[in-house]
Amino acid sequence: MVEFSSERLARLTGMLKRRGVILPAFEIHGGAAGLYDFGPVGGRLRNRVNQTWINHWQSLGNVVEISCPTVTPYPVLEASGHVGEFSDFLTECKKCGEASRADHLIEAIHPNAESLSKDELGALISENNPPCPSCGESEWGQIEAQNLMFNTKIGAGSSGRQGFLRPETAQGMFTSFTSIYRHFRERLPFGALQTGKGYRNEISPRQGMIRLREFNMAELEYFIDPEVNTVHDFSLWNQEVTLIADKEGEIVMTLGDAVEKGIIRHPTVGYFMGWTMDFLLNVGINPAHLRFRQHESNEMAHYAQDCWDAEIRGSYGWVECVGIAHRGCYDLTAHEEATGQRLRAWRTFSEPKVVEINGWTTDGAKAGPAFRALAGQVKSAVEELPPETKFPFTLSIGESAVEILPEHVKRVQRSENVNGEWFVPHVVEPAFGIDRIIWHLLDHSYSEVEKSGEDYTLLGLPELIAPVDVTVLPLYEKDGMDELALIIHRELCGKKNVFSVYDASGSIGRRYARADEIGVPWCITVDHDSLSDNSVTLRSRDTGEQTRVLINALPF
RNA sequence: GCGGAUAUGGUGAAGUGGUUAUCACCUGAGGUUUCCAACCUCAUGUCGUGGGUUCGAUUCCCGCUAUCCGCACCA
Repeated sequence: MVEFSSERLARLTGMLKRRGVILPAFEIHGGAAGLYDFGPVGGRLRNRVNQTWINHWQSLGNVVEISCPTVTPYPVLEASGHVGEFSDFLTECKKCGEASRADHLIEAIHPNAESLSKDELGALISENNPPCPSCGESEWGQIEAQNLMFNTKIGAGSSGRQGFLRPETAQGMFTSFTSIYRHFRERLPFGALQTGKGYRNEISPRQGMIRLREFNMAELEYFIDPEVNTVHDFSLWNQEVTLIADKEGEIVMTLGDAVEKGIIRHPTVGYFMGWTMDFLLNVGINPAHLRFRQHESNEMAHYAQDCWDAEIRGSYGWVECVGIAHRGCYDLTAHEEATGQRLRAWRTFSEPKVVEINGWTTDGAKAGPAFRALAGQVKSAVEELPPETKFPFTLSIGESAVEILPEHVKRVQRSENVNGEWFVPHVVEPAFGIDRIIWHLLDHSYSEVEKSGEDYTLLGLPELIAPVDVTVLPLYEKDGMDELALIIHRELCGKKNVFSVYDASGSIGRRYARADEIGVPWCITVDHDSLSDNSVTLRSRDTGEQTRVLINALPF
């Protein structure tokens, strides 16, 4: 079992920097907090984890990949709620200068302080004078809004529109909903995913790759009909999982049981938790350091109905790396309301519904001239009247009373067949922080052992995501061994999905050690015999075992 | 954002108000070596950044940036 410690963490980050996996960005200019580079080894690692994620979710069979801009106009994020929700309202204690979040100060006074506006917060604070958590005094300054999104301007000068760098990729899936809906021939359920950069202007980035200002996200928006009882196959996951449920606390059970008992409130959320677990284990997360935690109702993001985080334990403790949120109809409704565009799916009833329409409406030709500006309101009011209403009838509309005469109205009585209805699909969203996952799989894969009395480090990465698949090593760089090794190396590099590294410097043992340190699963060694019999040594990283293989029978 | 500490080759460390800043590992070249960080020779590469004090600053002072630790915050 890995023991996480700050000393091990220092050695691990040192190795990652030295070997070009992850490094602080722009370091020659002094660096920038919360920004990291993936180096010559990390670049491919990131790409492979990313691609593995895409492949994994596309294997659901009804999921497409899209790619949307990171630069996003203001109204999009206003509609989504980010402009409001991503602002923290801060106020400073006049005595000690400590900045506190205004909503936290009045948490005890107001049950839902987070939802309050700046003015409401200000009023409550001056009424109640909450004490400063740091010095105990109760004198507060102005409340300032601090937005966690990066501002930008789309277009130059005064004609530029305000925009933001996106704080999540999800909004692109919602704003493209109709196109995706058409792609799937207007049949639910379906999903759209994208991977890409997201940006949050963190007040204080900490803990290396854990909190970044620019980060790799991978999100799936899966659209479902809330009235269909989806049946998922939970027999895929027989193993018990650690769950920290909102009410029950820490429990250990299978995902299927948790869904059945209603602890996981929607089966698709549970199913995606399983799918998420498969992905995490495939890329090298240690299941002993994985758990799912349900958000308490009061910590749920503004859009969510139920939310489970996959948390991974590593050198920084338990860290949320995936959020699986049931967002309900929140997002599509929000964009619908902001734009007036229909973002809905059509649900055909199993049998057409016969709707009896029995009541009154206005006769436009008479009622229009009679009521003028009020005609519209009169019409709606009349249509609400029961069929037995007698006219003349006095309606009160706003302040005024209006007399409706028989000539103003028409009787309506008919039956209509309704074949279906438009509804706003619900969304289940698995959202992954790719950088956090990469950090943890490195953290879990990194092991320090002793080999012949020396410290030896090894990265036990799964072959699926190893940044280098194989290194080719001439035993000595002479007698043609180097030429043969180069030929093999180039041929391997030309193969689909294979990346080989040629390494000829240092003793063979040193080169094996170098390969192990960055988790290369296989080494091919060209020796004197190779020159005559076309065979090479294939060495496994994990077992150290060597087998003799013909060059044209190499498993790559 | 606040408080404290820190910043020396790629990595980890030592050191100094005085002119060629030290060591180990790493890296590169050559030699040696018939498969797990061996050895020999040689070589490359450093005082975060801007300003101040000073005849002279890597060293002292100040600002900035970054890192670490606490507070706060957090998907």
